[in-house]
Amino acid sequence: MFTHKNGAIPLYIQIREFLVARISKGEWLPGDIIPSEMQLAQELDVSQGTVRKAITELVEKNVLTRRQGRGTFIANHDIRRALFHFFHISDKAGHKVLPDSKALYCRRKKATQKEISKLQLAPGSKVIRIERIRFLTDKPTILETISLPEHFFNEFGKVNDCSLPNMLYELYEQQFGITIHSANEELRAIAASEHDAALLNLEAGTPLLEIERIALTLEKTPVELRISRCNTKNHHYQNTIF
Amino acid sequence: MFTHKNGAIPLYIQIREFLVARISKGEWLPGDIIPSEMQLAQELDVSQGTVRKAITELVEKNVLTRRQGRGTFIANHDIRRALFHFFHISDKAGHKVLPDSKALYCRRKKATQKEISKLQLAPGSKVIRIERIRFLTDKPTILETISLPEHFFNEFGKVNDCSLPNMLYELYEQQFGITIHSANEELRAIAASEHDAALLNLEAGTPLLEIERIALTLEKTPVELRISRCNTKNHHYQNTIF
DNA sequence: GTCAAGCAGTCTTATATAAGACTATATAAT
DNA sequence: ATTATATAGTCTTATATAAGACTGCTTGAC
Repeated sequence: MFTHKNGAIPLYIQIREFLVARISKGEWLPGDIIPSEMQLAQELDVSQGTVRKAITELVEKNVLTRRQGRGTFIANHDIRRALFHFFHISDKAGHKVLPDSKALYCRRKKATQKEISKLQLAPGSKVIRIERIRFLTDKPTILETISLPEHFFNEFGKVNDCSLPNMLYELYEQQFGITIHSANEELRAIAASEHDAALLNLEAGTPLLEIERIALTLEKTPVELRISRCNTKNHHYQNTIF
Repeated sequence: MFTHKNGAIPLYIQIREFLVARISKGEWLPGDIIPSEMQLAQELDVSQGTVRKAITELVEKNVLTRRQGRGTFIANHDIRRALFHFFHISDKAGHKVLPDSKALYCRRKKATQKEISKLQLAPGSKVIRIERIRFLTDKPTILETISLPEHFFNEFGKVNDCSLPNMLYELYEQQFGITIHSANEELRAIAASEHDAALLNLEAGTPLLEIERIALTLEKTPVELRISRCNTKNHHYQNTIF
């Protein structure tokens, strides 16, 4: 089934890709245990160490989670991961505070040119567009505009009527089987519009940190465009470069 | 010399730390080759695969570089790495453009309270403080204020008289033996001061992206505080979350 | 209920083989 | 004679396999 000599693609990479394919096909769901290293090794007719090396790389990418003595599991992107991995706003002490959220708007709309290009949509596609405000220690601090391709999130309006959970990525995962694995962010300083200013309780023109995020699945398909405007008077965007 | 049973610290981690110690002691300089896996294995009386695992983790941290058939080398933090790893400003097309720099100011000064706390200095320490302006495609776009602890960069003023190279991290490495391995950044939106505005050719009050970076050595010692204020009209800060 | 043994999983280490890169030497062409 | 071109040898990292150690859960004896 798998061999090394055929084209010089290392065995462990072939196996890693084989696992990725099975995972993104939805064969296992988040939290599920996958077969043991030994079982996979037998099934694929390679040694346990080779399976191990393939799995290790997926663990490093946060696709899988290992628990010694238990097994290997599809990573569960729970609230903790969402907060620490995808939420980069900290207070002055450097602590991340879980924000509260209030949805202001939630409609199915024709995609704008920007949404079409950023989300790689077909012209004329529709998106679900959400606007919400987020509170940090009870103060309105972040405005978010979120765009979701309709074809990925079809029953959104039906299942869910603007009563959104705080952490959307959990919703995507649990309700739609879409797991966010990575994201690209662009940050800029902009001036608050009248609209922004009113909602954030500021003067128009106040500098805001704008974060434009495109969230991607394991296979790099863009599934969410999120534009956040953030009052950075008492908070900041924290990034660590390794 | 190294054993596994003594306290359950895996062999490969002991060896990794042993290598880190030798590296940060300055036993090898950037670009130098280190002994082969086989030699190290013999010297430390473990197997080649164990040395390999230790080295692998340092390669992943960009401390070492492997070249098949050649050997393993102390990572050379050349201009390319500095640009792609530590410079996050891109143009609208998402391309990183190498900036030009002009130093405006370069003096030895008493450290401010902020410098003392961010750089973990003793009270009353001195810093070398540099201010410079950076041009992206010939337009003044970024203002930087850089603070360096005097005790790490002693002969700075002497060797170098405000005629700074564009990429400072190369200078730190080559002239002072200080290699930047990681950094913490805090980003905020601020309003341009009169001073900023004049230099960047803007109106005072224009929103600027402020980046406050603390650069660290391999051993997490802070060695540079750099505050950048960036006009994000035609550029943005790019971050990828994996 | 408690505790010990067993089992099923990952984790660590060791060994063998493959593949890439340089060097020295031999050989062929000019 | 000189230069270019193979070629073999050796040193390096890269990959694959196997064996034993460790860990956490379960099950059954008491």
